[in-house]
Amino acid sequence: MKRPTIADIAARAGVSKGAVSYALNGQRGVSETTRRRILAIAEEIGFNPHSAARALSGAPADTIGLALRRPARVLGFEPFYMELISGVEAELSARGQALMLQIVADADAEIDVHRRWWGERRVDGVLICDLRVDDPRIPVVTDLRLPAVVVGGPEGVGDLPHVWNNDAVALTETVEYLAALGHRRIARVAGLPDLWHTQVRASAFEGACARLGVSAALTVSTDYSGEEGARATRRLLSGETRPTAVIYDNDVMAIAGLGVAQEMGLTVPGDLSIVAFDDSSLCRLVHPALTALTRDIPAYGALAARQLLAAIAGQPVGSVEDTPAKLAPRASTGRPIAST
Amino acid sequence: MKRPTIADIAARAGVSKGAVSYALNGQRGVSETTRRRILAIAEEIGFNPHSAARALSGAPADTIGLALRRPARVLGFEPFYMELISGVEAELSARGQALMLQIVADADAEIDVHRRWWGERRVDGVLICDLRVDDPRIPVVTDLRLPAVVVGGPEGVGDLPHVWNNDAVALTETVEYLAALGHRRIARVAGLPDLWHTQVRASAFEGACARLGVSAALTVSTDYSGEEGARATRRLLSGETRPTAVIYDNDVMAIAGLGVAQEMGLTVPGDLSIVAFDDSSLCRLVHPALTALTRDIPAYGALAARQLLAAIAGQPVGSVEDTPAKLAPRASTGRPIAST
DNA sequence: CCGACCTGCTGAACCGGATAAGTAAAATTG
DNA sequence: CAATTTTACTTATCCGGTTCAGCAGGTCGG
Repeated sequence: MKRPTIADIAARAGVSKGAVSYALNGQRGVSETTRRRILAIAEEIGFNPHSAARALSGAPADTIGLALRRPARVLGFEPFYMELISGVEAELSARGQALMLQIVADADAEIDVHRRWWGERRVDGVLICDLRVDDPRIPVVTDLRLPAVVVGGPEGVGDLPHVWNNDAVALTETVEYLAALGHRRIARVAGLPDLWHTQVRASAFEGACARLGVSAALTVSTDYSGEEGARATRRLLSGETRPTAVIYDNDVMAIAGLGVAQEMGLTVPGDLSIVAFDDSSLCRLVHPALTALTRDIPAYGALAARQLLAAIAGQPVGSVEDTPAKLAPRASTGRPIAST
Repeated sequence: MKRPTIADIAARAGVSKGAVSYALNGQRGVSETTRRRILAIAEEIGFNPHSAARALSGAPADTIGLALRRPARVLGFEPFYMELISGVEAELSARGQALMLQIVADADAEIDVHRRWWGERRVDGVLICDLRVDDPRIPVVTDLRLPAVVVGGPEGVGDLPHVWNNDAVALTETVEYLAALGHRRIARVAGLPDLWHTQVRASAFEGACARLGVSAALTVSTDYSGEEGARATRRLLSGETRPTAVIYDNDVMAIAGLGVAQEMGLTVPGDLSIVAFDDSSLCRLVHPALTALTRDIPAYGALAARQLLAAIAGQPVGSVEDTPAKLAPRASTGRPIAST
């Protein structure tokens, strides 16, 4: 099946290529009668303009790029990304934009992808997720003048527009809540330490603990996988002064942690209170349901996509703060049983 | 920052555009010295060929398309897709191919996306997931001669190449195992009924149950979400003759079902045995760990991607059967406690 | 009744590569 | 050493759109 071109339409309508182009793009330069005739023919033969030909004449690619640097293994069970992507997609598909997704292995490949996308004009702009400390992507996209929106911040983003939520507020609220319940030994199972938001959460955690007289404020780093979440929990619960509450940096690790607690014969929340950062529906479905820091991740993705499209359109976009995660108390948190 | 073109390179090297093109593409027609000079300049100024210009001259888009028709809500916590995508990506990025992802709302939009991708030459081929009964995408991509590989089958795929696993074998094995443990009332919490693999699993389930004398073989349909999995479980466990074992069509629902059983005070596996189809790491991390039908989904995606790339390259590809899911018995299945 | 202006179109240039055809010089052959 | 082939290029064309300049023919004002 040969793809129809405007030349085919022009031939059938008995006009020039130029006239067809004007007609299809709603430009003036053709009479209403001719326009309708041309549109009818286009419809009939199922015409779609060749995106490359358009792009060659300076049209945008109508595509945005998202490069993720996480091992496949982790991506599979991290609901965060898929939720983010579906939010991004919802916004994009409503505006006829496409998403180019690339999963990369390391920082070099990540930068390479951005350079290539720019050079090949494959994307009009990019979303930058998983902002790291001294993130090399920031200077690269800045230099290239590739429109970009960082999902994260507000620090470490250079002059790039960004959308962020205030994890410090969320974590402080959580520590205050746990302290109010009577917890004095609180641990934190953190994600990758070179991510900005891990640092933000860490300092908020430490600050709040110090302020509230939480003595043992342990932090263990992980790669967000359930396995490491389980291992970290086992280590914490096997220590001399085991914590009475643990805050996990994602829901997958929290669920794994719950499994470990049950396996070790501890009651939740009696012996151990559990809080998850991010709240996929699994948190509500396990037993006991997990107290979690809820945020609307698809909405977050949609917001980022909107900002990026605005930036691509040349509108001024700056820093946008999404609503911070809210603590949703459920059955996994309670007063610690007096002991020690 | 202006994007460099071959004309820029040609000017700096003092040769024609044609010579540059030959040099960059490793074609004969330039001396080794000139080639090296040109390549050095290209490297220095960070040249990347404009993908649109290439595509216009008949080059492939080096992109494959994947349109998913699932509500954002479901995609978020279905590890299956993200695992599949990361497997696809692993294969693609190793070969310099990109992935175009689109999430669509309904069947019309789905077909529209394929038509548009084809018309706009945005993709060289597509993967078709979630094969439905009388799937309208099959005739469309066949008519368009758009290279496609169906992830599913082997029935209902028309003449399209496809990769599939034999879910019937996996489900039969599971029912046999449960029957051998002594279960006589087995229920199944199924996924979307218009998906082909749901039908395949259903008839395998019914066949095996009939053959093995499993009397009550109830099936409840869901949308794969944890919520519906939990509701279905509640209904099943509240019925007059409650099942002693439930097979879930995905792991998310199985975990939700485990939560419901615990909430209702039933012991697992004493009062209720649970089997999950698909085995994300959560199955191993909840307590008790879930018996699951394991398959390597990233490998499945990679296989599909390889087949699609072969089809695009014009190689003959037909039907490929991936290894069926294997039953991994864990702590959630056991002999039923005698009762009734 | 003539020039100015608008309408509705055509023709051609252009975007940035790939590539076929042409050409001059160098290398090989008989 | 002339004839032929090969090498190393250049020039021109093409892909399928967009867009600008041009150009008839009609309308209007003075």
